[in-house]
Amino acid sequence: MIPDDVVSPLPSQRALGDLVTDVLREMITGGRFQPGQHLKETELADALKVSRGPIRQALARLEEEGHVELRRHRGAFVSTLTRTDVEEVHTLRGAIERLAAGRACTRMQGAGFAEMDEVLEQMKSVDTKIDPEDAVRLDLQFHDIIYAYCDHGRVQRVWESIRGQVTVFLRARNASFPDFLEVGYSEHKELRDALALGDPQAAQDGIDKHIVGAYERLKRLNLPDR
Amino acid sequence: MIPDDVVSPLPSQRALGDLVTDVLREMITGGRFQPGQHLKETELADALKVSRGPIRQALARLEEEGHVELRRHRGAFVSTLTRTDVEEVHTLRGAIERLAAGRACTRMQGAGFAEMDEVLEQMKSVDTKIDPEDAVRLDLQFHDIIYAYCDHGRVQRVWESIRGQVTVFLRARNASFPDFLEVGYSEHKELRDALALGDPQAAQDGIDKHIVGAYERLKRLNLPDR
DNA sequence: TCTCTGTAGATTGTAAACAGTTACTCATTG
DNA sequence: CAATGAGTAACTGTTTACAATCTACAGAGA
Repeated sequence: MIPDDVVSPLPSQRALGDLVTDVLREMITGGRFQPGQHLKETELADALKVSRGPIRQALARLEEEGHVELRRHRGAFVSTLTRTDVEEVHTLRGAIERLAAGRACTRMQGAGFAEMDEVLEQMKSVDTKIDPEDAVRLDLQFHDIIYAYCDHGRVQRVWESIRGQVTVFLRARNASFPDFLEVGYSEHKELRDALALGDPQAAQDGIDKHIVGAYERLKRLNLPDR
Repeated sequence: MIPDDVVSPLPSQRALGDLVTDVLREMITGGRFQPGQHLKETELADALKVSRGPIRQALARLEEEGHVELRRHRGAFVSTLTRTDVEEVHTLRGAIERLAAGRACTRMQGAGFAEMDEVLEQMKSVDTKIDPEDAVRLDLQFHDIIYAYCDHGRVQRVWESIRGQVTVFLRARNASFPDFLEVGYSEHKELRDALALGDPQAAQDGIDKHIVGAYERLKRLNLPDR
């Protein structure tokens, strides 16, 4: 048996459509495309040097994630961020993360909390020297741990389907309200301590409080209604 | 301006892939395929008289709904129903239906409750002359109303993604425990009354109770662990 | 018995072509 | 001047065919 450490991890061999999905998602969430922009299959295929097949697969998935809108015989249009989207994403996230936390708090054991503490440690340092992109990354990383340990494939998938939009929201928030960086650490530390009680009810209450707080800040963003 | 009531609703022109998705889902949930059966793209394409394109689109969607498992370079296999699936579907359903009910109870107004009462009336009659398939249909119809009135596109989509599996579970339950038919009406009536209070908290409690009850019955099914 | 190798079968990815639709332009009509 | 309608261009939806890649299985060899 050859240990995992020495095998070449290169031939990842994911489906081409999955790679295209990731690339396009990053381009959209990273602001490389304008909201409302018309993405044409042939253009994308030419640009990414693949055929239309994987492109269509990627666009279908991005539509499920809410990043593009697919209009029949018209093509894909980059979604515009609305107040309704923020509300939907956050209420849905609250619902599933509540479930995830209730399960995770009894499954994380030592390993999970160690991972969390590592992230928290980095958050503390971000609080001093501010890099918005790092803050977004750490925030997501913290919550990824909860979903990873909740041991629930379907919840994990729902999270993955809204994770990209959550990223967009966090970035937008950082751009408008840089003051949040100061509360990043303390709020997550509080949530971690709630989880550490190992009581599902306490974990769920912790999530409710955490998500509501995040939503309240986001609501102050100036967004179109729909 | 012509009112919506008189325009012909026909030319909807759904994409072929969507139609194929519905056909295959019905064939799987209806038991036309054996669990674990290998579904080959070319066979399906020949059988349904369409090309592989729409077939692939459909299989990708059915995988998200948990009806088939896609193994790279191996193809699609009909999912086997496990105890884990039952647990995941029901806990996820509980989480999102809780949210849906909290929103729906203040939005259903008269129209929504009228729809519910119509379904409840039919449930009452089913309780006397028993037809399992009708019971499944009415049960889903009742909950569809909650999701329709919660006015939340993303929750609606998550529901649609597990609705098929819930259907499978309900059918399996009916086959094993025909006695449930007696509680169908009363449990849903109770839930309806909780929603009618117009208080989100009461609605959520009603859902918790309802889903837990449904799950407890399902757990008695004899299923493989994974 | 175990390992290796080869082959057949299946899927994935690519490419090209056609059909169907949509939106747009612009002349025509009232 | 607004509304209508034909005509057109562009794009997507679908089909077909082919090349590349991978998996599983069976059989040869140690």
